[in-house]
Amino acid sequence: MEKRRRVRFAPSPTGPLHMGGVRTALYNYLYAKQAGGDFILRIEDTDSQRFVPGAEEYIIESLRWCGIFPDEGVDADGHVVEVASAQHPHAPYRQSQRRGIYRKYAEELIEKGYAYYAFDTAEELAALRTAAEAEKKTFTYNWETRGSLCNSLTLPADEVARRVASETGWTIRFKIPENRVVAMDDLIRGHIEVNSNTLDDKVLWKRADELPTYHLANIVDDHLMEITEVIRGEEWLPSLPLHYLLYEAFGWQDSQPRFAHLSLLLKPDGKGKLSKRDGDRLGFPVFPLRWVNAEGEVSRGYREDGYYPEAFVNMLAFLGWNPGTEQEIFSLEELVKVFSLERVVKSGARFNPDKAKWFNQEYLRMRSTAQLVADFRASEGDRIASFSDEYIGHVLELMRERVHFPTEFREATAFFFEAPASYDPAAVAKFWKDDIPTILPQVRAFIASLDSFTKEHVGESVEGLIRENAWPMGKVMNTLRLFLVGKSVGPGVADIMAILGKEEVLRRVDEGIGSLK
RNA sequence: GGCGCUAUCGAAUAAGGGUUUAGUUCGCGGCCCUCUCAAGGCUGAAAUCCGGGUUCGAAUCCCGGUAGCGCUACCA
Repeated sequence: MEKRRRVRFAPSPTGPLHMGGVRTALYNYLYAKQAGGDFILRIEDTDSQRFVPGAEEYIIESLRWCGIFPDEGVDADGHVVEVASAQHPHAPYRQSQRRGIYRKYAEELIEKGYAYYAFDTAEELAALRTAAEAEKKTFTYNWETRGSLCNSLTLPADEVARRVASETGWTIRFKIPENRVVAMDDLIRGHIEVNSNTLDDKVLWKRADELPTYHLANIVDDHLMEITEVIRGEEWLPSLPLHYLLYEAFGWQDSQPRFAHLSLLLKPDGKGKLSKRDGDRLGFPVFPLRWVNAEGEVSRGYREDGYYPEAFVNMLAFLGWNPGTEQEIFSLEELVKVFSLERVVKSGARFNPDKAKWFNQEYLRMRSTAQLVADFRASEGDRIASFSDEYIGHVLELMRERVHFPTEFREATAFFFEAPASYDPAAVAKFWKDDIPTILPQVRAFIASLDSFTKEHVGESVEGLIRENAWPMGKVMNTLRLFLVGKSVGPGVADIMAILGKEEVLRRVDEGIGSLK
């Protein structure tokens, strides 16, 4: 029987989750759901220095907003899982709560000769690096240098025992084998080979906070949690040989997960990866949700900017992947059906804010009128409470083609809920001249005489009147719009009049004529 | 500097040796519609990084160069 697929998204709570991180989570989720497998959320908080309060909650809330719910992990089934149970056999899913697990694995590696204790202080290593730099070289802790450094490979056994017993002042480093070609396979990039001599003896156990580094914790947890595919960002590709070597050292090659490294999200312009600064500079969010850091600095979020989560997810899915067909609009459920790692693009994807807006507009168009009305009522509250669903529905239907975000409705539809308090001076200057002041009262009287007030009837009648009298169509219509809306842009005059109703139209026209006289 | 990854219109991408006059979407330009703004319809400009090789034939395979990106921490 085919093994159950299990993937994980393993972010560090060092700040708000970047949209690139959401994409990684999404691809993991899509892969798992398509295979009928499990999507696990694990928190990699082994860096106590960089821990940011609230970041974990932010990650969870972001994924929930996107409709991505883990099967296992700190947020399984919509609630936080703290301890292991039959349903969550691998809990806890926060590495800081798993600290007791890792030490014995590090020691196992030492016993088998795959790792060693290193006693060099941070100052000593820093000095070595500066010295190497002076000679335009880079100091590397590796096969070449470890024999002349302060570690359990060079110190006598009793001295090593004494130092280790002190419980501090040592790290554990992986002993990279000499001159070995590490052959790896990546689901997206294919076969990769690296000579082990270019690798360095990475720290597996940190003295600083008595915790494993990413490399150790990651391999141990992926093994223990029976992860079958590791889908992560490209920044991890350089450490893939180390991870292969670690699986080998533990003797876990047979159950080793397959790897897929995703390319990075790039800036819309210029060079480099997408950062918070680009969003501030170019005016788009790089985070799913609004975030306020400890200094009170605010980062905008897709949610608060008016994006529908479905549109955000759809847009993200297409940044570095495509279905191979011309369909671009996919629900999360549809994405689950068609997603494939083989169609993930190898090169970096430049983020395009315009395309993101387009996706949102498409979802705005697909939304039912009833949903639009409900959303609008929820965001506007008392201001529009006295208007009927039918009225609001007509208003939103008329405006939905003119906006990209539901958040734009408030301003765009304001005149339907309140008569204009002033008129755009430029429009007044442009239209309120020549014969218009004498024509408008006649138009007003004609409107007052209409018995039916449907869009078609009002439109045809008023246009007919203007044509019969050979009045300037544009000027008369725009002046009417000016009185109705307050400015000379907006939907068709007939549409506006039909929704506003005869009484309100006459009131606004009278007000306009009166105030400009 | 070292190691690795990547390279098609402005952007996202399609084309998996011949079906290619390199397609689609966003954006940009024009025209139509029109009372303005949108929307819509039609339409235009716009790309295989460079150089070698393999082959009857290369965007596609190989090599080199270049460029971009990533990594090079007791960060993840």
